[in-house]
Amino acid sequence: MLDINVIRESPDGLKEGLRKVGEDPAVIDRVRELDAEWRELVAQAEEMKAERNRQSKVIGGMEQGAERDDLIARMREVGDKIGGLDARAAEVREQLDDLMLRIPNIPHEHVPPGLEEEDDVVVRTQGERPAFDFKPRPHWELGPELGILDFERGVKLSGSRFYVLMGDGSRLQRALINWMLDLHVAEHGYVEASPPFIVGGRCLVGTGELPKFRDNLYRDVEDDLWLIPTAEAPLTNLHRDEVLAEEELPRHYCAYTPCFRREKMSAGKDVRGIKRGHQFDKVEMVKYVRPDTSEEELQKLVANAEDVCKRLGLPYRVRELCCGQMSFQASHSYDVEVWAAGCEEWLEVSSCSNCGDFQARRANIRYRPADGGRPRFVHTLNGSGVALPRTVIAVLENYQQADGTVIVPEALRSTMGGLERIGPQ
RNA sequence: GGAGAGGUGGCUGAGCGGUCGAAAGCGACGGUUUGCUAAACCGUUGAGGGGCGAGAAGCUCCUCCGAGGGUUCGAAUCCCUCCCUCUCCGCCA
Repeated sequence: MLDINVIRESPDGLKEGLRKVGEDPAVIDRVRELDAEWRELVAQAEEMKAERNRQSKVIGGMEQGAERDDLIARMREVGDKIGGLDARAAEVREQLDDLMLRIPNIPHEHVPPGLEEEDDVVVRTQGERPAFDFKPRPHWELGPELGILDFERGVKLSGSRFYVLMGDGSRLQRALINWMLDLHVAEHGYVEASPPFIVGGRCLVGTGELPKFRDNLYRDVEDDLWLIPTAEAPLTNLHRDEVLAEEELPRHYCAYTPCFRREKMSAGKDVRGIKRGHQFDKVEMVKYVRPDTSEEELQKLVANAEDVCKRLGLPYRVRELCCGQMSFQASHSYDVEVWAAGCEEWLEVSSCSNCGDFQARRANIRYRPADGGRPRFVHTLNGSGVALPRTVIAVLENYQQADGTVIVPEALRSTMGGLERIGPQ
């Protein structure tokens, strides 16, 4: 959420920011109108409340009688008027809040301009693509042949875009999860969490999925709970409505969770294989930091995601997203993409974002400066560390052998009980 | 799911429908004292919002005692609904 004070005082910069991300800057003017209307109503109501409070005290000290009855009657009228003003103010406020919650974050000054994917900047490419003396095959052929990936039965159980990992395929994914968590905890300084996979709507408003992207979410209507589309939701809401001490910052969390997405908006995209399912596993990293450190922390976050790829021996590249490609809540983002030799694509396995105070405002996450003073909003960051199915794809496709078996990357072997090769199940 | 108890400021914990944004204690912060610590004493110490204002100064007003409604001139205090916590019972991985 943007700062209403900035909208009031210097809206032009924000409009320019919205233009950069391809959003209509007119919303700012609409917000200003509603805000002015709201303030007017509040001012009127408060004036009358002050009067009522004063007179109520007078009434308390009065003798019974006509004069007192008179004053009470007058205050009853004032009360009715206040009721009307409050109701109108609440209405306007609701519109204002809803509008505010639908305005995306403003890009950080360093973000490359542009709206299209081509405008992203590839900042580095690391690792060698594997060499093959045969034509490497995509995972949607390798997996079923090895008996570690079952599309038909996934569809039978839950419909399209669901699949079942079997045997060593399942084990590979589980090993990746454990190994990544251990890496982030032992080497990168994160605290591991196991949060709920279903959360209240407030959480999703906090991170930015609601109200704008509700169509992409699964929801339990009975209890009004939502399946998380990413662990960013529970992890970023851990400290919602809290005031942290400055000494407690930065706080770094990581968690493994499944993620649930209806993918209504990306129907038809990435349909082959397990690139884009309605449910996928992910290890996520989330940081709460002091505002002046968030850009620096973003670089470290990206480095943590890269480290996963490096240690797995997967060639990857880092792209700095242009203004128009960043997600709703981000002010500065980098994607990490691994090369998958079979489908011959760069697959996004991580998206690391500095959200600035955008989520902190929504979720009311603050810290108290060490020198005292008023609580201030923290900055939040999140990044995949990393997404599982696409990492599984890259491992299968890049480590495949001519005979259709798959070599297990060395980093994972101890986690997989010493297994060196995935063969037919 | 059933029965009971309860939700008040960073914490503990008082609070007759008006003088309560809220006693008291603890903690924290500042100061006095002190060779250093400790103790003692004094003081300060919630959040959000509106208006005036160049102003994270100052002044002023409004709101907030789990959430939302209601009664009333006036609600932390009365009524209703919901949520949560604790204890007991039931059920269960």
